[in-house]
Amino acid sequence: MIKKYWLIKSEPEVFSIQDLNKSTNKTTFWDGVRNYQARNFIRDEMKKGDGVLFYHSNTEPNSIVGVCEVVKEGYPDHTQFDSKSIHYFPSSSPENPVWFMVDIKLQRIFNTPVTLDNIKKNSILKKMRLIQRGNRLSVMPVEKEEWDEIIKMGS
DNA sequence: GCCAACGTTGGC
DNA sequence: GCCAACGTTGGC
Repeated sequence: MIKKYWLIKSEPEVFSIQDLNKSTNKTTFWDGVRNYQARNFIRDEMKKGDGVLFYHSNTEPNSIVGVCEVVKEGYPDHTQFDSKSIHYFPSSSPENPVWFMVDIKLQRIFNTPVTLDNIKKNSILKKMRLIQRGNRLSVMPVEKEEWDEIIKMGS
């Protein structure tokens, strides 16, 4: 099984890497993804042991702030069944769930966050989906070369 | 706070 | 099944 690489976005106001660092076992379930393309990655392709870059969006500066690992593979996101949750999705049911999540565990926080600016300036990274025009995916695949480069920049 | 880009919804 | 309207994302 070849290890795959991913990038997930979070607004630090909502859930930051520091929040993850404070979570039990530095692990959390990644709930609230409500986009079908992202759902398919989560449900079908993210595997235990895969690497995950943690990106802070809508902040200053936007940057990749650390590295996580998938510790539990796709399973139904329980918040879709909760009528009190902002992620409630009434047409879904436990028998036939629409939305999925994985569990991720923090591995390390970068000494040097890799800023969006620096990503855009790096020719190795110019094909990253993160910087493609109009990109709004909150979960996306990352190529191995890109992963290696970002780890280098972040350490 | 603005607004471009894009996904989703719903009327027809 | 088309497409206009609408809501959301996310950089700036």
